[in-house]
Parts: sequence; C-alpha cells; structure tokens
Amino acid sequence: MLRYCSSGSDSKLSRKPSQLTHLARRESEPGAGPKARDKALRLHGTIARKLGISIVSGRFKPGDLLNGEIASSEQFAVSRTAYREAVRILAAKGLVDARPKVGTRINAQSEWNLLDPDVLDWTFESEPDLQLLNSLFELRNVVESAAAGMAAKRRSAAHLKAMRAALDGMATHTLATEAGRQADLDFHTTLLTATHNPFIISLTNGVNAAIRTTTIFKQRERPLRRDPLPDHMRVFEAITAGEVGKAERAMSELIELARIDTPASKRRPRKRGR
Amino acid sequence: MLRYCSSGSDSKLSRKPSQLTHLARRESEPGAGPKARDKALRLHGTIARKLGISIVSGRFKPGDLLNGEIASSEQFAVSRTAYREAVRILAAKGLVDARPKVGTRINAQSEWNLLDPDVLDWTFESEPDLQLLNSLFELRNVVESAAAGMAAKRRSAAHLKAMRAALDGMATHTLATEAGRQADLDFHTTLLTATHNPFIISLTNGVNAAIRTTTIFKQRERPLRRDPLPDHMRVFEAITAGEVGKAERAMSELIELARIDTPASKRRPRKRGR
DNA sequence: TCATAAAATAACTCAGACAATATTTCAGCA
DNA sequence: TGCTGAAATATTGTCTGAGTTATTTTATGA
Repeated sequence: MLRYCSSGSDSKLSRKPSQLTHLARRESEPGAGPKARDKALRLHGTIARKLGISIVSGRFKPGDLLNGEIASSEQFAVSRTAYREAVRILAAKGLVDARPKVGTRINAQSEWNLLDPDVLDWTFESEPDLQLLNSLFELRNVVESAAAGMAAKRRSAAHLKAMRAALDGMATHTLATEAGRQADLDFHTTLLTATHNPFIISLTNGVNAAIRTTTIFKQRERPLRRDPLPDHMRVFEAITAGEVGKAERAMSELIELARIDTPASKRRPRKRGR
Repeated sequence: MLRYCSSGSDSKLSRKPSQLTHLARRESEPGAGPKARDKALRLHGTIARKLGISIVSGRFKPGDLLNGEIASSEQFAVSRTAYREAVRILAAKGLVDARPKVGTRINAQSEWNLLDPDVLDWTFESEPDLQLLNSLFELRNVVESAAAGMAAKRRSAAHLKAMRAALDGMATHTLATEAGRQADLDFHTTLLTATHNPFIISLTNGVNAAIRTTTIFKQRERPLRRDPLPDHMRVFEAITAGEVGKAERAMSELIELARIDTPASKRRPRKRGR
C-alpha cells in the first residue's frame, strides 16, 4: 500500500496551511565532501526531486495517475503553485505527462530522458541497480572511447598542454584527495573539449558526473584496486601521437578499469541470456 | 488505475458560478503564429519553446540576464504564473538558472542538455546549422553502430521477426509514404530494444526523432539519392548471423548514407582544423 | 446506430499579495 | 583608512482563491 501521504508526518497544522512552518531543510551536511550537490534547492525543486525519485525508483509505475493538484499539494503541504512547478520540471524531463481532464500520468520508461543529469542523479540516488549501472558504463565505454579517437585527430597543442598538466596534478596529489580528483576531471573535460563535438561533451559530462558521485559515495568502503594513472598516460600518449585506434583502445581499458572499481558492480554481467 | 493515497478528500464545496468578469483576453492569433508541430502546447509550453529557440539559436547569449518576471510576462502578454512555469522548463533542461535577487541567467552551452528531445527540436527548428548537424550524425554513428553490435549479440527470435516484418514494410511501401517511414522507424526501434540498454534506447530515440523531422522537413526539395533498403538488409543479416563487427560496420554505412542524404549537410566537413 | 450536444472534471491561467534570498550599501569601529 | 556586520533593496519564490479551457464522458436526437 504505497502512499506518500504525510499521514504520519509531523504536520503541526491539520488543515489551513496559512503560515506553514519551515519544512525540514536539508542544508546541514557539514561534511567536507564536494559541495556539488549543494544547490540550494527551492521548494519546487525538492518536490520534483522527491517525485522524480519515486518514479525512477519504481514506486510509482508508468501508467499510474498522480493525485490531483489540490490533493497532492496538500499532501506535500505546499501551495498548488509550487507543486505545479515541480510537475512542470518532471514533464520537461519526460517523466510525466499532464493533461486537462485526464490528470498527470507517469510516462513509459521509453519516454524518460534517462540521460538528463537530474534523472541520472535520482536514478542512482537510492539504489545503484547493478544492471543499470553496467548499462551506463557500456554507453560510456562506447562514447568516450570514440571521443578519445576524435581527440587524437583534432586536439590542439593547448589541449595537449592542459592534459599534461592534469596528469601531473593526478600524479602529485593522489585520487584520494580532492585536488587529485579535480585533476582527473580536468583531464577528461579537456579530452572532451578536444573532440569539438558539443553533443558528446554534453552527454559525457552528465554521465560522468553521475558515475562520479556514485563512485565517491561508495569509495570509503575500500580503496582503489589499481592505480589509474598509467592507463591515463597511455590514453594521453596515443592522443599526442595522433593514433586513433590506440587512443580508443586505451580509453576503453581505462573505463573498464573504472567499472570494475565501482563497488556496486563487481562482477561482469556475462549471463546476458535471452 | 490505482491511485496513491486515500481519495477521501473530495471536497466539493459549493462553487457558485458568480457573474463572470471578462478578463483581459490575449490576442487570438489567426493561425499565423505557433502551431503545427506541437500537440496542443499550452501557454507555458509555447513560451518555453519561444524562449528556448531564442537561446539555442544564439539570439540570447550565455551570461545574459532575462528580463524580470513582471516585465517578461507583460511582454508575452501572459500571467507571471505561466511565464514562471516556462522558465522552470528551461531551467530543467539546463538552459537557464534562476536565482533570487540575481535574475534568470542564461547558462553556458556546456550546461545545456543538448540531447534533450525538446532542445534538439529547438536547435534544428530554425537553422539546421551544418556543423552541428554533422556533430549529431557523428554521435549517432558512434552510438548506433555499437547498438547494432550489441543487438547482434543479444537479439531474440522475436526481435528478428519484428525486424524482418519492418523490412518487408519498407519494401512494399516506399520511404516516400508514411507507412514506409513508420516501418523504418519500427526497424530501428526494434534494433534498439534488442540492445537491452535503456540509456542507449533513450538517447537514440531522441536523436533520431530530431534528425527525422529535419530530414522530412527538407525532403521535398529532392528525392533520396539512394535506396536505403539494401543497407538495412545488410544490417539485418549481420544481426541475424550474430556477427558483431559486421553489424557495426553495416550500421555505420547506413548512417553515413543517411547523413549524405540529409540536405543541409551535403559536403563532408574535412576541414576540421585545430 | 451514429452523430451531435451537454455535462463533468482535471489541469490551466489569472491576479495580487507576501516571503525568502542574495547583492549592495553603508554605518560603526579598530 | 580599512574592515566587519547590519540594513536597504531587488529579484525570484511562494501563497491564496478565483475563473478558464481542454478533454472525456454522458445524454440526446435523428
């Protein structure tokens, strides 16, 4: 019996939300971790996030109808305005479809913008499903390997210089430090820039961000198995030499290494039976 | 349809239809304005589209501030509510960033969700920029070729059957008819389904839709150069035989053919200077 | 039976007020 | 002077309650 009603919640006022008390805020988090996730979400943003997680996690299923605006806004203890803006966000990402007289219906998964950064974030927020994570690495492998090949053809001297600097940064600081991770990110960002393909840049940026947070999140449990620096060096050398195939293969190895080091997906999914 | 939560709140208070005051009616445009491609876009959708096109087309540049909500809503002759929901859509797609006291700022292109179906649509709405279109075909080539390879490994008998049926449809009706184009779409959709990778499905669906409309739009100017059916057959045969590399190469050829047949990009852009 | 019109319902739009949030300004003090 | 912190300010954010529109369902008539 799923219900996202606030029945058990600490709603002070039963009805008449005239001056609603400040809802639970999610600022705190004084951790020294990356503030990337700290975006100062507003009311509509938090509700979109809640609903979005409920949808991508499967708690709400495609074809289901959300409750009406009045009912839903009351459940969340917000105004219809805020709730509607939240729904608007979800509709913009293809998760739902709102129509007069019909209601707000959850779309089929094929309609979702799965590669939207927020949707990716919500997807891997709760349960980093193993199957799904491997699918994401599969796509990343395809796209980023090709990107390395393009970079080998199209990189400029400035690109090479920036990548070398990033590798130096990775060497001095390790990946355990924030500075080291920043250098890693710089390397990949520069490589993508060298492709001169805005779509590949947009796609890979979002995907890597999602994977990175997933990785960081679980990182404490155990250290990296292998030093990723040599693999990065191989990619860099191939790009410097302008060897397309070599760059592609080196990047593919690098990503496969990253996949193996991502805790949630230890085993290779070779049981892809039909 | 199951509903979340109790449906107890059926507050049917008396809604007395008091005398109707005629509000300010927005100008009823005699069919000339926005129409055609949208399926019953509402007001906020229409404005989001207008603004979105202004942004992706470069009329509004990154870093610029949009006018304030009151000014903008007056400019569009809509309420602040509708305008705000439009901005919310754009923000959900990464095009803008709205913050109190600062205003609504247009993000850098690297922040945009370029692969969002709507953003793609808006991008190729006005001016199918040659460079950009080739970048999109480049991505499509990478991803969909790999998808064909995956399909060769993972397809089921049902997939093969559906693809064969689609090919038959393409043969009987030509691509000049709607039924033929539907069969073409079915073929590609089935192929993607066979990859079992939701991200690749989501990505390619959106990209192909954008390319398709661009192609269809310009189609009248001249007929196709070459019959695409043989190329499709080669892809199908390779997938049937389970030959990964062959399927990848065949799909790559197919996409290259499509690129060449897309009017906006006649010549190969080989001057990709660094 | 089918086409057409009326009713019902949900999202949609409107208007105006107030609140929250950053930026900017400026007073107070070392 | 130069710095710190509080207040003014401008903009988005949220709330309320009403009326409007689109779409489905039902009723009606030929």
